[in-house]
Amino acid sequence: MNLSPLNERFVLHFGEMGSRWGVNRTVGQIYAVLFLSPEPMNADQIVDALGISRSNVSMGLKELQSWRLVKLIHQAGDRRDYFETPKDVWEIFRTLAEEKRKREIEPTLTLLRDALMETPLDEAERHAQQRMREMHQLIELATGWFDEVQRLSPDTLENLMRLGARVQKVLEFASFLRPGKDGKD
Amino acid sequence: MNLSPLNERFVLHFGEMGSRWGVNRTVGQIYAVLFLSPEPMNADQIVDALGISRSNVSMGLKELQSWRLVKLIHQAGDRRDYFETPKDVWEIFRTLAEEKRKREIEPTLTLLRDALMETPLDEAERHAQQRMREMHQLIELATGWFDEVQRLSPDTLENLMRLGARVQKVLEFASFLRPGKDGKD
DNA sequence: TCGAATTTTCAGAAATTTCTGAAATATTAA
DNA sequence: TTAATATTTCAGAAATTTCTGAAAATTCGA
Repeated sequence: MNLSPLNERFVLHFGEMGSRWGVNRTVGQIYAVLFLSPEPMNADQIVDALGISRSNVSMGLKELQSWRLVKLIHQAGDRRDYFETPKDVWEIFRTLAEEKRKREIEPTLTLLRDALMETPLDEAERHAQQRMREMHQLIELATGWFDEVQRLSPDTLENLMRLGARVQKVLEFASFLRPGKDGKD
Repeated sequence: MNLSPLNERFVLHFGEMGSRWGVNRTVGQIYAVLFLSPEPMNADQIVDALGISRSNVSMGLKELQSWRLVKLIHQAGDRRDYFETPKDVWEIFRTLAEEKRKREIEPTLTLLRDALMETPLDEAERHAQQRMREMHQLIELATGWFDEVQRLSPDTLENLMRLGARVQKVLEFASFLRPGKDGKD
């Protein structure tokens, strides 16, 4: 691996984390290298940095593009493909959330909706459906909320997060806004 | 697999999803079976339901316990260990978030903090550190906020989520609460 | 159109992860 | 205690995933 010690540790760590996030080690490493790089990199530069095969890099980049975590760009007067990661970490966070949603949440919601349409055959199925209903409600609520939050501008979003300990206080106002619906505490 | 068609589809789906969440298929399936079951189950019942080996079930249950996603309980007059999943889906969500944090976020923060302590040797390292700093800030902000939200009661939390489209409006009040610090929009 | 440069594909090899059965260990009722 | 019951461990087998090199496909300047 052809990286400074500082970068190497980061890249190795992201390799490990990658596997926990549903991509393989190499894909995590390619992302990490691009994330740290001051300039876009082409595939051969990544091969050189990580010491893996050219074809592996090609497949990894495909995967990262499908996650919209890297962008393909061209340099003037150079036929090769260059890649970079979006600069804004907020944007990255958002993209990741959207993709996770598309790949994990939506299929689960579809499954749950289908299951809830069926007529339970016995007491066990009735109970199973009740559990699925609870899960469905939780996911709908959480993702619906996430949608709303995501619709905010990055500034507003950062703002919201910085509120921190004030959430409680804000909720008091919120309940004031909608008398009779929430306002439990 | 010894399950009603309704339950089988759910269990298979959770097997697939499990692998995307850092546990293997079997672990996901064991969790799903327990989640749907009206009563706690012992290991042999799980073997029967899923058609996998006893030892595999034993290992899977260990893993799920380490995630605090299943609880070990005992039935009066029965030596065998029984398992169940926590009833409240909110609690499950919270537990999962805590464990993910401990296993993924904290190690990453530690790595980033260490890297940021080092003196950059050249321009490339200076840039890499700057990227790491941005990532560090984002994670600190997001998890700090998550901590605050998590401290709320489940009722309040549900409340907060139901606010949905009101977040924008609430923020106006929030900025009013802290004049001069936020209030950008 | 040709051909050099570049990227992608894919079959099989290599590595890793998961799973099993058998043996070891632990628990408890009698 | 002992013996029956229950759980865990773990080495090797099986399955799956990842990786590579070679070949195929694509792109584009001349």
